[in-house]
Amino acid sequence: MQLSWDHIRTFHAVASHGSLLAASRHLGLTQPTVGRHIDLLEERLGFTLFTRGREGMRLTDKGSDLVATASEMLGTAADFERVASGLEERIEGTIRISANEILGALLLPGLVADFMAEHPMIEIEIEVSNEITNLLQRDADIAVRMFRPTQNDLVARKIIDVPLGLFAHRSYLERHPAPRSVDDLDQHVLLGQDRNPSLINAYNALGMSLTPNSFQFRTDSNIATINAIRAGIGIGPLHVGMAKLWPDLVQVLPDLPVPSLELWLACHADVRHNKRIRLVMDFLAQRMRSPYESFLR
Amino acid sequence: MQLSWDHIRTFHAVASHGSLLAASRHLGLTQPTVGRHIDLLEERLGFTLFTRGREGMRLTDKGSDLVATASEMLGTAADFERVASGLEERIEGTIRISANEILGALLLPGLVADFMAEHPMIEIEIEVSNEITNLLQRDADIAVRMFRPTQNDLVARKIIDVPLGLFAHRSYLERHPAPRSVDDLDQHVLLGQDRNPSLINAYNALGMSLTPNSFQFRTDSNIATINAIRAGIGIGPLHVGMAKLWPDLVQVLPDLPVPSLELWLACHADVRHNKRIRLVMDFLAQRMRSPYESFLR
DNA sequence: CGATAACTCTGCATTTTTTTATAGTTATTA
DNA sequence: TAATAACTATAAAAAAATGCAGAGTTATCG
Repeated sequence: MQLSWDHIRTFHAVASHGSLLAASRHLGLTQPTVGRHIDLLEERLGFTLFTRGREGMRLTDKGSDLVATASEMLGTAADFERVASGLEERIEGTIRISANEILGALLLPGLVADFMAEHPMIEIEIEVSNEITNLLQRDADIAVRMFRPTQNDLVARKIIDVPLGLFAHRSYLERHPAPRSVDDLDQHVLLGQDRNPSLINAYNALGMSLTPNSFQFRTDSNIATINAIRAGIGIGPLHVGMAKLWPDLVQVLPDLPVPSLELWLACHADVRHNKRIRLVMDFLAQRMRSPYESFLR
Repeated sequence: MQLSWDHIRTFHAVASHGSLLAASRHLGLTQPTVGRHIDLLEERLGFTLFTRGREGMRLTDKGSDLVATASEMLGTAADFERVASGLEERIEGTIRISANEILGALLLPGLVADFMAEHPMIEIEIEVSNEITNLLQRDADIAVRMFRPTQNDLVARKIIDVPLGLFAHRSYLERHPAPRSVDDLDQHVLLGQDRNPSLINAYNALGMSLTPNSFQFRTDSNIATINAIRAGIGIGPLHVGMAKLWPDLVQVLPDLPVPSLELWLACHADVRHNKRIRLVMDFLAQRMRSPYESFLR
């Protein structure tokens, strides 16, 4: 009997997740099923793919030799699904949007609510992640990104520039006199990032020389940063438009030339003619030109 | 629910065979199963892949757009199976050999019989076909060919040169005096090919100018040609070694510089370390150095 | 040391898929 | 025009894959 292509998919999932359980969650199957797929595959291939350790499944040498081609197969399968999705014309169905924490958790729910009222047949999934999700692998249909997408085969539209500024809560500034120049900043409590170096790089580009230890409060969560600012912990970066939502926030050094972020929407070229995706993209593109407007109503 | 990769394989089979029934035979499934695979795939994709005509399944436009990527997937799946097969070390199992009509139908059965006596755990399949089978798609594990294999990724060994000559049955030559030079040949009944132009090209390279109509008896079957010679119909080409099997056959114009054929064995590079394949290749390589010896015992 | 968490494995009930068998359609051929 | 061949479609029986629930193992953490 031929070996099942679906078992190859399972093999790849187990190899890349490192355990039957993790793979099963990813595949939407149960762990025994995944285990049996591997058993069957091994039986048909005639050799062992994994050693069943207690800390999961470890690839054998022969297993490792197969991962590369399995992974290629994953790629061509994704191609197939994308092309198929591009040919689809149904209005009903699901669209999966990937966005970073701020946009995905704060902004998109409101926009999506309006969209769903207009188009009740379309279901929306939002994947909130600061990782760059892979449109090629169809982890999402549409990506909202704060930088120009560079992957090949992507169709990207720039929506607007999002101006950034440094903000602090009024109560913080009552305790600490507002800085008058960049040089004053090192007298202040700066809200910083934990692992992600992008903010430090941005500060340093303004003429400061910071290290992670320069920050008294560190988090990689953008939402935690926002709430830290609102709680009066210190000074941190914020979208200027978003800061208007909270009248108690005051922009610090408003003339500082902080670089803007670009707001981009992207989808894969193969799916750009899919009606649902088009509809959602157009809606988002229009509404995101004034991203925080809906909160002000 | 995700769509099944196996359904994509079925889709490809139906698209390339043109009917559920033909595809089912090729896949080793039944026709209702194949039909249901297509139904499910269409349902999940949300559009129609085939129009069910009475003369089979005709691809819709959207279906056609998917054939290319499905076919790519077939390719990567074949890669996977080949790599896996190359990692295999079992002695038991099946080996599939592709060969042309003469070698596959006349010569190989005898050789294979000897091999199987030595290695009872290995099963042998012989695919007799004058088409060039695709080792890349794993239609066969080993190919025996009469010309240098050129496909990429193939490992080929040249076994010997097989000298060719023109032969006729004694009874034919009693009725028609043997030709003394190439020029005499057009007075004779030549056994020719029907569609395949290679023989005509070879004759013309010797200085003759023939067209398909120059032959009174035409067939693309090599075995039919042999039997036509043995039946005394006329003059035709034959492996010199094979002609010795039938003492009533006489070589005509023995000094004619007929080009030799080369005898090659090939397998895919991925699979060259597979023990079974190695075993069979080595055996064939050794025994084919004197290809017709076994018939003379 | 005990509790917990993250695994894999096994047996059984259930669901899904496949096969078997049959009917029905259309084109071809004698 | 009847017989045949090559299809697809459908329904019930058989087989296979799946999920569920629980057992057993090992590492980690307080």
